[in-house]
Amino acid sequence: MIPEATVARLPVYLRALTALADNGIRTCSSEDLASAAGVNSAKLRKDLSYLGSYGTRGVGYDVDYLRYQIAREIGVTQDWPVVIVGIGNLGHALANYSGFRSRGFRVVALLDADPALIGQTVAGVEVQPFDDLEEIVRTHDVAIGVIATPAFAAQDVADRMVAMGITSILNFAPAVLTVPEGVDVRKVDLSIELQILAYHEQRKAGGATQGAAAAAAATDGGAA
Amino acid sequence: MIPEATVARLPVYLRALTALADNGIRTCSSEDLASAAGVNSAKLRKDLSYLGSYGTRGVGYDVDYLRYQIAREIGVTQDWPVVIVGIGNLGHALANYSGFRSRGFRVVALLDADPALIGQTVAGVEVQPFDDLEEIVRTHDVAIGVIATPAFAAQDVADRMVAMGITSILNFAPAVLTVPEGVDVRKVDLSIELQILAYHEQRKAGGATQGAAAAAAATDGGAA
DNA sequence: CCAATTTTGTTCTCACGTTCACAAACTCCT
DNA sequence: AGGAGTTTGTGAACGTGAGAACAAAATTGG
Repeated sequence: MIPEATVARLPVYLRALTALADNGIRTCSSEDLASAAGVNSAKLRKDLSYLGSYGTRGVGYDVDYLRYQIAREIGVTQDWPVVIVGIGNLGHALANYSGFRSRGFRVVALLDADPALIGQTVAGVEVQPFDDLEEIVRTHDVAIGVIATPAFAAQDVADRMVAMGITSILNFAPAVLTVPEGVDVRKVDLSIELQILAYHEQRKAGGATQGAAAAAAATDGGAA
Repeated sequence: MIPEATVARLPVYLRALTALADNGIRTCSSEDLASAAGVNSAKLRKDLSYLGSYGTRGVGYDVDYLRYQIAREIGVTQDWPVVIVGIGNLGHALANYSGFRSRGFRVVALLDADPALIGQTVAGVEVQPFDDLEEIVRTHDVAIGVIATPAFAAQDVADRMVAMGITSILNFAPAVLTVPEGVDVRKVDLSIELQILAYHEQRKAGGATQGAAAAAAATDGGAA
């Protein structure tokens, strides 16, 4: 119903509205909110129009009211239990990330296959063996899983998650996951993001085949 | 020239080709590569066609040759020096991430504003004060900066980076950055990704307003 | 050497997303 | 009360991206 591109922006609007509310602002125009969210106002208004008519013409939007409506639409008015698998450097960082809890997500378990990690406490949660996944998913009715393992383990973890009933996966491992129909996967890939930047950087730097290093090397003349 | 959507997929193809090469495969069809990369073959062929005609009809693609061509197009045949600012949990994880170095990115400096962190060694690199940014950017000719600070510091860091000549920024802070024309920013936002999953999860769970928690609460009847 | 087969590269069509532009609706001031 | 000024919500135009379908070019077997 709501276009995917719009869904991806709603959390941005939500965050911008929270920032406005923290500054004591109670009403804002689409122009205000758009600039806080880093989009143009036409797109913002169109996005919001998919949710309903929550603004007032000639006035703007009530910050708290709109914030609640977006939160409800996204589904972050309730708490979502989340399991993190793979407690390496990244898993540690994710477990400690305060942005999860403050936005309706509760880390109910940290799992790892490495026996050396089991029993350690990270961000106030004890690391459990991966085999506890089934019990945890059943007990807490977990629908969302986070994969922060090395690439070689990611597909196995995903398969087990799906078998246990998890239907949404956030994947940080640099691997392509195959999952059945009905399971959503979102991928966050750090090195891919850098590579995209590198591509544009290379084009800025001078067109041909030169990166920063090559550009420096080019100063010693063309004919070697 | 090359569509943005295609640019975003080239690193995926590159990784899939590397995986094929590691398995000793020297030639592959568009079908093979597409399934390894998780896209359909028509899209893959169209993407590759923007780079040139590097395949052979009736045969397929030479894995090593295509890999080199994509790497050259992206610009990862050379090393890109990278600065990471903000050495908290996430900064630690990024500094230790092996996927950077193996893909043409070299972390030349770790910076933080917290005096308590200065001098510590993370992933073999000493943490330096943020004020060293200018010298580092000049010395190493850094074009790409990574921001892993808290949200409130992100815009300041970005401004300083831009002033020092950095033209590509990868931002992990949950904040909207404003930068001048000509500077590229890519955003990675963990909680937004989860919120997008939550939206779809909510729709799967039963349509109306119920998340996992609400679904459980709903069992105690509608009229309170 | 020629026909059959395979697989790429490309064209065409359709769907999606973005932006512009404007009518509808509300407030404020006289 | 009524007009001037704001600001939303939306219809229409435009641009980009995805997918199907097919022609061109290579290999293979006789």
